[in-house]
Amino acid sequence: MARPLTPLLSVDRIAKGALELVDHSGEFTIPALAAKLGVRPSSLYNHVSGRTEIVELMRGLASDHIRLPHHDSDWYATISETCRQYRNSYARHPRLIPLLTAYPVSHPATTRMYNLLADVLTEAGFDPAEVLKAITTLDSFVLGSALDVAAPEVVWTPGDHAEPALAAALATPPQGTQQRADEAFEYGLQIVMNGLAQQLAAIERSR
Amino acid sequence: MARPLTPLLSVDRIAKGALELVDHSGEFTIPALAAKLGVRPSSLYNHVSGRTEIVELMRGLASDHIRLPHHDSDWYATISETCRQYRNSYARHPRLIPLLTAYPVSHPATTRMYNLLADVLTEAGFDPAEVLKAITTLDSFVLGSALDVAAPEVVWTPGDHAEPALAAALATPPQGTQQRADEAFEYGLQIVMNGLAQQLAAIERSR
DNA sequence: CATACTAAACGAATGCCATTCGTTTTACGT
DNA sequence: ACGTAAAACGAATGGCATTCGTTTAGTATG
Repeated sequence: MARPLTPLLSVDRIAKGALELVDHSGEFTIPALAAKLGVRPSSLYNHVSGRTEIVELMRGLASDHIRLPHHDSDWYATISETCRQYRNSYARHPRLIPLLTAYPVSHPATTRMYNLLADVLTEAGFDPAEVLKAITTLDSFVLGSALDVAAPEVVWTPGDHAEPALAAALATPPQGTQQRADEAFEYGLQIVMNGLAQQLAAIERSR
Repeated sequence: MARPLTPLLSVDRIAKGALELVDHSGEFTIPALAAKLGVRPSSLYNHVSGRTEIVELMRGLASDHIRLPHHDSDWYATISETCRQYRNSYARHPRLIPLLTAYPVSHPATTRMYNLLADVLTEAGFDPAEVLKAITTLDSFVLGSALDVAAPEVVWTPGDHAEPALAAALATPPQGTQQRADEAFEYGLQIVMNGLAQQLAAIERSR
């Protein structure tokens, strides 16, 4: 087979096909992606440099859904919503997450988010020295929450040697993994935000 | 070569060798591990079932350092210390973390920890329905913090398009990755714990 | 309009990895 | 003393990512 009249592949088709593949099957191999696209593995290399680039393309697709809120005066709401957007962009593709945690990267979307968080936190009254740690706190929680969707650290079913307290906690109405994770995230976000608000109050009191 | 007088390998030697390999190089392949142990790849299979089991063995080694605190009356201190222990057991082996996030698992050490957290939170006054979400919050933050050691989501150096606020935050005294992550974790832990304390106060107020 | 160049598919080949199997020799239990 | 299991090895299998040379079809240049 030679060059077709209309190209079978494009960077965009590769990225979207890869993301669909990961979403549906969780696996991500070049042969599997090529098969899904109706093409031979080597053909992909005419459009992308390799597996790593495809992962980055998927990261970009996931980030595309992020709609950063406007930087208004309500720091609590702005930061909450930023975290929510960020976390949900990953939660939409749970099986992608393990691929993204494999190595560090600074994607434009995350840079934008960090700038927003830094602005809002500074304006809210946090000391510059604290802003970095506050951002890291939020980031850790968000990333951990994303992982919780993909791979709940504990299998949330009673069994093994669950003691009374844990057993009671597990006796809450059964739900889907996604919903459980969603609710836990909203709960935790409120906890973290309230902790930050308290910290801010302490800062203001000491001035 | 045949069976040697004294075995060259053992499950323990394999586990420790693998962890050293990961700690030093970040890579984890059977050939590399075999070379490090002075043995041929196929020999490993006389002691372990495969790569996956070795990863689980490393998880076990990392968990070994966890010293859960006594369940005393100070829920704040008990939970803080539990999180600290858990996070540090991973932070000691940053390059191991990506391997562990690849798939879910319930290790005895985590089960023990969840039981402790459930007991302490319940006794402190959280509703059973909330305990699960509170644990998930802590777990997400801890896991995210561990990942922050391995792969800081943002490369913490000014550049790109850092706006003033972010640039100012980054102008804090330069430190090693590890120390920066350690301090951020302690800061974040306090934020989260204070958030939980506030939540608990709200619960008690509503009774 | 012819010609050269590039794009985009393919197949074959390379090298790495995880794993399996059969073989060998040695240690250990009966 | 003897049989069985343990523990090393080497060879072989199959999967993967990637590279390269080949073919043909578009595209730009003169």
